This record gives sequence, structure tokens and C-alpha cells, in this order.
Amino acid sequence: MSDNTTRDHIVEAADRLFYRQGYEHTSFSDIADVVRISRGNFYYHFKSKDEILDAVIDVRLAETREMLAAWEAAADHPADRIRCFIRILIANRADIKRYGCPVGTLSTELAKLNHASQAEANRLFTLFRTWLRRQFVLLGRKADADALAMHLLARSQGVATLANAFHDERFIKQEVRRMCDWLESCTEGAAVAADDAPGVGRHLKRGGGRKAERATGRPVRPGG
Amino acid sequence: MSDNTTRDHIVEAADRLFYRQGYEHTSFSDIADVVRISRGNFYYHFKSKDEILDAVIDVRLAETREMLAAWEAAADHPADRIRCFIRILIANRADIKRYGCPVGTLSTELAKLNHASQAEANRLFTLFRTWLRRQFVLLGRKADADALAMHLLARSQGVATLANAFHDERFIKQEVRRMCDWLESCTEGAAVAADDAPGVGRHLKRGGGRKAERATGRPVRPGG
DNA sequence: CTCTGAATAGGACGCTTGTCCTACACGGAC
DNA sequence: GTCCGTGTAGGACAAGCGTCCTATTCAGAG
Repeated sequence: MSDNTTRDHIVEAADRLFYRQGYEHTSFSDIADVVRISRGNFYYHFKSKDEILDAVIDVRLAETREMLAAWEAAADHPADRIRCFIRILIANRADIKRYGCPVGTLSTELAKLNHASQAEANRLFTLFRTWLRRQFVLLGRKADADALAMHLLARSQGVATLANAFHDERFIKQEVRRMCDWLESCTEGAAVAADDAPGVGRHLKRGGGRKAERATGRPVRPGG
Repeated sequence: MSDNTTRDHIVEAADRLFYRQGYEHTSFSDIADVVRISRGNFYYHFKSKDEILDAVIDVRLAETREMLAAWEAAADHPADRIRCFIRILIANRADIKRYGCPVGTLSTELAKLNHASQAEANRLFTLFRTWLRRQFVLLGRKADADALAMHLLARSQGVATLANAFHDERFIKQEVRRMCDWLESCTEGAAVAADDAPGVGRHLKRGGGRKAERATGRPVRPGG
């Protein structure tokens, strides 16, 4: 414990660099240059590079959990919450264009490296997946909630990949619109099953209007 | 020219290794072990590692072009051709589960490395994009053909990313079904504009039946 | 002031990397 | 046989990597 600012700085810098350059391609020297710390001195705070990666993943997990909780608090209707998810593509579009999705690209890289922290990194995906699934259940799509969650997750991943490859932000907006339309088509007909979700189902009635949302406007880090 | 079997072996091995382990994570020793060649002797055939990458990309481009041409020859109706594209996810599902999409993962990695061959690798995406666009034009969706092509490309990318992360083949089949349904919804109403595409529009009439296709059944390499 | 322990600097280590160089094997031309 | 060009082997090379070790700094406690 004690003074943990240096440790935090290391994790913070590593987080950014792993995102922008990839894990393997980021060296201790790179991080050291940012944190302005001696290279050899890393091992006072971490036993290995892998340990830094784990710390970065833990931070991302915590931030993501926080973000999901905030969305849940900011919007009562599950469709609005899901729209919050879709909109991170917009909020982070500049970064996504340049570096792709932080979750997807890390997962992809660790898979190729056959890295031990693969499973840990994929918990980021699982976080989104179960959260989305819960929202779809609240939407009354209990039977195919997981499939819908995975579908949405996949689409946002694909959008990030192509926006990165083609360096195209307009494509992101285009696809976000399409995803919102798709969400709308999921909603209509399927009445919100407030009774299926005790404790969360307050004020779940909704007019069906398209632009009745405006939840979390600030740009947030994780996901994409 | 002369005896080019060794060179071909190198490119072939590098192709496979770059796909499975990533470009950066694949060393000369790795390739040398497969080809059974001395490590230092590489430089008789290639000036640098980057040059091997370029050769690999060239091979993939050629194979992809061939594959797209084959699809075009195998099916007259553009919807059937597009279904061929969607089905590579099925055909290559085992590899995708383990290594992701060869096009997407390479593009993502080179973007992080800020590698000079980024643009060259992205031509693989462009190949699919323009081909799909042409098919959607033939489907009578001239106005939004490119958007539809990008949409489909993105979805297949997302499917590959998640199938890889979750090691889930069933998800691939699930999403392929969804993509085929989506394609169907694109088709219906939009009459095939045979006159919009002179020279290719022979026998473009179609009953709209769902499973009237069965084009290229053999598993093919590129794309995903 | 001395002592202590956390925090840091800086370099040594062994290894691997991409690259390059030189020597050798071999088969056909003369 | 000699020559020559193609293809190969194997190691040298510098640079970079992750890791580890030791000396030093420095603030607070006694």
C-alpha cells in the first residue's frame, strides 16, 4: 500500500500504451519514458510485465463495472440503457478510429499470443454481455436475451474493427443509427415485462418515441 | 524466378504463422523451423521481414480475388453470391474460433504497430467491400450499396472477434442465420435491377425461396 | 544525530531478435 | 577437370528485450 501514486501512474501509462501500441509492442522503456521512472526500478512495484497487464485489466474491469452501473442509474428504461452502450461508439469514435476497440483488440492480441491472461481480459466482454443480457430480459426478450446481447456486442466490435481499418468516423455514426433502429425493432411489440424483473421495474412505461433519450453525454473510456 | 519452391514454402509457412501467432510474435526462427531452412539464409530470398509480410499479403490478395471470382461464377443471383460470402464464416469456423479472422486480425495488428504495410493489408478489406457493393448494386440497392457492404463486412468481423474471444462456434452459426435473414429482408421488395448492370445481368430472376442455394461447398481460406 | 526502511537510479545479465557475412555444396557449361 | 552461378548453412553482429541486483537517496522515528 503506502504511497501508491507511482504504481498508479505506471498502470495508467501502461493502460494507454497497451491500447495504442498493443501489449507485446509496448516495452518497459516505453512505459518508463512516460512515467519518468528508471527502467530497472519497475520491479519494485511489479514482479513482471504480465503483472502489469493484470493490473491494467483489473482497472479496466473496475471502470467498466462503474460505467455500467452509471448507465443503469441514469436511465430507467432498458432500451435507453442499451442505447447508452451503443453510443460509446460515438463518444469514443476518435480513439476507435485510431486504435480500435480497447476490449476487442486486447482480446484478439492475447489470443494470438496465447497469453495466460486471455481469460481475464475476456471477462471484460462477459461484463458487457451479461449486462446487455439483463437489459434485454427487462425488455421482455427473456428467451433470446443472450443471443441479442451477443449480437449487439458483435456488431459494435465489427464497427470498431472497420472504422479502425478504414479510418472512417462517418461509418461509425452510420452504423450506430442502424443499431438504434434495430433496437427499436426489438422493442416494438415486446412489451416491457416489469413484473419479470422485481426491484428494477419502476417507471418502465415508455411512449416509444425515438429521441426521448439523453442519458450519459460525457465521453467515457471503456468499451467500444 | 528459377526454382521458387523454397520461396513459396517460406511464404506459405509465414502466412500460416502470421495468422496463428500474429506478425510481430512470429520470428524468423519460427518460420525456419517449419520450412527447415537455416535462419540466416532467409535473406537470399527476402531482404527483410517486412518483405515476407508483403509477399504474404500479395498471396492473400490473389487468393481472395480468385475466391470472389469463383463465387461470381458459381452463382448468378447476387443474393446467392452474398450468401457465399456469409458462409465462409461457417466454412472456416474452426480456424476463426481459434485464431479469429485472418483479414481483421492482421489489419488490427498492423494498425497498432503503425506498420508501413497497413494500407496494403487493408486492400483485402477493400476487395471484399467493392465486391459486396457490386452485388448489392445488382440487387437494386444502388443508393446504399456501399453502406450495406460495409454493414455486412462489419458484422462478419464482429462475429469472428467474439467467436474467437468466447471460443464459440455455435455463435457463428447463430449469427450466420441472422445475417441470411437480414439479406433476405434486403432482397424482398427490391426488384433485381438487371438493366442497371449490363453484361452481368443474365438469369437474375429469382423466386425468393430461402434455400435455393448451394454454391461453393468446399472450405476456402481467405476472409472470414 | 543515527538508524531504518521505503523508493529509486542505473547498470549488468542472459536471451532473442532481425540482419548480415562468409564459406561451402552442387550441378551444368565449357 | 575447371569454372560459375544458384542455393544453402551457420555463425557473427548490434540492438533490444524482460529481468534482476546493488548502491543510493531521503524522509521520518527514536
